[in-house]
Amino acid sequence: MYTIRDVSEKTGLSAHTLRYYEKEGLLSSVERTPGGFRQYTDEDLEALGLICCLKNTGMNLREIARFVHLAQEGDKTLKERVALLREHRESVIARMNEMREYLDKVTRKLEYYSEMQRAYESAGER
Amino acid sequence: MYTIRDVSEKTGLSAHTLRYYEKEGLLSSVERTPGGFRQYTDEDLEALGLICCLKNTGMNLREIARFVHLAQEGDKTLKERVALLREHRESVIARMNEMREYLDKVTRKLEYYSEMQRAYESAGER
DNA sequence: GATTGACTTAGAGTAAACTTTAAGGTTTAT
DNA sequence: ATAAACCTTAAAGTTTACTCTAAGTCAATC
Repeated sequence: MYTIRDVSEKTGLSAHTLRYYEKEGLLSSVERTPGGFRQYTDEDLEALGLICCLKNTGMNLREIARFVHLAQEGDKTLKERVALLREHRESVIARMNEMREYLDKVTRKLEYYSEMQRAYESAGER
Repeated sequence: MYTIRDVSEKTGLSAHTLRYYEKEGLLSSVERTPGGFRQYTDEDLEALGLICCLKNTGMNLREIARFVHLAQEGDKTLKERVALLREHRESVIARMNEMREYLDKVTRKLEYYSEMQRAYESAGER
């Protein structure tokens, strides 16, 4: 069992953000101590791992919440979850290909600038 | 010479966004007709190409504006611009590597789910 | 020359994802 | 037993990047 602070340190998400995620339905039914403090389990940590993974590949919180809700409904939503993940995967791959192209353009610009800079500096030396 | 509408169509940015970018200093001194309408040149289009490229690789508008301002100051800022682009390039590469790892995780999750789904469906057939 | 449609501005509004605040209850260490 | 640290909630505030609105000006066509 982990406190919100433990989980914050493990995940890199702030305690504020963890509460916010719970409120938004990204994390379901976190246990509480008799005093009302959150007690996270290993399963919660694992769920957070997937949440971060989806978030960091560009899925928005609403979609993540939808995914989590499907998971709660059990095996009958497996097909839908697979479809959702597959679609997300495709969009991430597309995004990465797009970025690769843009990166090439940045690289070319950089080479052009480096060349200009060399010319400028050697002109200054004279 | 292009109208704001032409440029909107060519770049995929809305006319609103083009005006906004200009206001934020991303695009400098767009020419006007006697009546006050914007007239974009080919150089403006090229500058917008670089802006979109930087934006689509995750640079925020403030940094892009800074880059544009440096470019306006001429050759003496070449070194700084090279440094800025180089740093950006590194961060894009890091981002892509990170995404690749997250994508692998999504892929593994997807494979696991697909397997579960197959098992679930074959159980349903019985 | 009047109508229509595109353009102008300043400024308000929006969405997403936090982040902070205020007011108060709980645990732990001294 | 009391202070310090940590937790609770609801709700307001922030940031980024737009997006829309209102009121008016300009250009092209009938």
